[in-house]
Amino acid sequence: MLNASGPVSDATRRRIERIATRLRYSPNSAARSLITRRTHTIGVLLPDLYGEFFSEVIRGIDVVAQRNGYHMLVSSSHSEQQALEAALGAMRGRVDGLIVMSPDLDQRRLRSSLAACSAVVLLNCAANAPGFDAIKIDNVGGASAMTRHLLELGHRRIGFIRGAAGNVDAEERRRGFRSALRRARVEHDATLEVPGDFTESGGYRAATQLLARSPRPTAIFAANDSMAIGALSALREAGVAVPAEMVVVGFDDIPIARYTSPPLTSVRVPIIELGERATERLVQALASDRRRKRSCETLETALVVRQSCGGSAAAGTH
Amino acid sequence: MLNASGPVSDATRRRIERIATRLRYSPNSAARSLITRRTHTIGVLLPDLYGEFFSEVIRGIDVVAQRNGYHMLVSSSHSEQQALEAALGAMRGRVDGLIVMSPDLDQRRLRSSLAACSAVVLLNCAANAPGFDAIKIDNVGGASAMTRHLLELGHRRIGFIRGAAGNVDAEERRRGFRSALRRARVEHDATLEVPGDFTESGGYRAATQLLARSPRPTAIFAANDSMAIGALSALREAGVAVPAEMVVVGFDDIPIARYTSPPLTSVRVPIIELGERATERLVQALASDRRRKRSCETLETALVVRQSCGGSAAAGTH
DNA sequence: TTGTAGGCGTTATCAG
DNA sequence: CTGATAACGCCTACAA
Repeated sequence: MLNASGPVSDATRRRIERIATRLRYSPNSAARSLITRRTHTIGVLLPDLYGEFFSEVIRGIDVVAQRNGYHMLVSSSHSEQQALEAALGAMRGRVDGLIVMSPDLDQRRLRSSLAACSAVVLLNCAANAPGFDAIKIDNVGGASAMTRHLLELGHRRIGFIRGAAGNVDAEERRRGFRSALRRARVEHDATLEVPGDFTESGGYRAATQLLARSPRPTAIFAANDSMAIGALSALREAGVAVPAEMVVVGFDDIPIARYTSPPLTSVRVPIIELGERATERLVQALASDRRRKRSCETLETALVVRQSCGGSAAAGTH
Repeated sequence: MLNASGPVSDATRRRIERIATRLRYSPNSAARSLITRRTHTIGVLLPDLYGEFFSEVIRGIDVVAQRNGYHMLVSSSHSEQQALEAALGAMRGRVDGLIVMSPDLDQRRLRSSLAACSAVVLLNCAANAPGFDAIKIDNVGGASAMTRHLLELGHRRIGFIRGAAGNVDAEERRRGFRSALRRARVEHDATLEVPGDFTESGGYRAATQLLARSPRPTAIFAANDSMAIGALSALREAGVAVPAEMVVVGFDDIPIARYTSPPLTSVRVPIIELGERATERLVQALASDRRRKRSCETLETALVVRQSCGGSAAAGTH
């Protein structure tokens, strides 16, 4: 009976509260959630936990969750459906709602896995269909803008390091890249597209492959910053000057991007905001017990021109 | 009655389980933990969530927790005692045990905050006193080894970028640095020690300060890799070649360290193992209901020589 | 304003 | 081995 309800005299309340703190009393959350059917906990399901991207997302979630009195139950390594469903099952009953980031699952699998869940916010997922709240980032727009920037700088042979196979973000970024080339009527050399996996080592390997092409590309566009950093490292070892001899750009604008040598031109993604918005939406959904209509929100991306692309060409504003 | 206890015929069990999954039945964890007094959840309290270091720690915890059937309740931003206690209170009853990383609190505060908690594993904390299980890393040894390496490469004017004020790791690393200088009978110029905060921007600012010194230091030792990366960036902007004109080294050996330009010489800290060991210890403590004796474990560090220090001098093995 | 009964979903215990 | 029942700690509601 330590909630604010019930008309209690101010003095008694104060007295009770004092005694409570003295006795180190705190209500048993299990008993409480047994009857209220609320755990005040948000489940966070991530495909992975490696790299600055995910930690920034978590940071965003943590801030808003704490502000709203929610706890954060985190679980990762769910790029496969089986793992996701296992985690989903394990969280059932322990959380009031879920934030699911599962860019590796296709829409059908995702929907079947999430069928039983009530309050869910999808982060960068394939299932943008109605029925789920979702937040995504404008991958296509960002990748197009970056590609246009490279084209305006005069590059025609652009190497592209793809993201993980089957990953939605990877797919959309590639689409943005290709569509910008097409629209500029630049012939697309398919051999300049090499596979990657969103890690530094993957970017390193991919860049090494691109260096072996003849003629070499004059620019490398990596589908995320981690791979761009790996690519920078490969070029450095190969003695290829950036941006003088070859240009390198990335995607995400993770915090270290501005500290690489040279500082990395990238597509800014509001990573923290991604986590924050997802949490706000979820908390809001949890507060209004009526079924609201679900919607998909897309966060804008923006070109961030630094030195690794060689030119700060006014192009950025186009 | 869906636990393994009680002798039930194999066939019936199978039948029940089939029906259970068909009905999407899953036991209510709140009710269960109300009676068993177990939540199967581990609380993780971190001072912050920024940077690769913490995300790697979480990754280690997540892996072992999942393997042992535990969930992970994460909460960050607890560098101050008040915040820590608030989080501690909020987690009471929701977790079976805690992993607390609180390098910014002194031993007294920490002990008073944690007095009520039963199962706790301390990570890089000041309280190495008996009464708590603890895991730390050999900061002093690592910083000494790095300093000796620089000395053997001939450096006498070594700039040191300190970690956050009041932080245990920061303090120990500085101690290792100083003791190595002292033992080598190298006069320590106190003005070459500049404050930092473990962030890239802090390292950038600190390096800028060091560049203004006259005569300049010939080497910069940053108390962590993030600051070393910031320093590399500052030197690059100032047109100072690394390692030719000035040497830069860090501490932690975070994953990107090998991908900086030039690759960063650092002190390898088994970050993931830190999280893993902490979780193993906690799970073990939770399993044995008897009070075992608490102990403090120290993980070894190792010098990792890359190009940012100029020489791979056999010194590394001393 | 204060006190008391009932029930949340599970496990544990104890007769049958 | 099976089946009924108490108990976990809290909240809600209703009675005093």
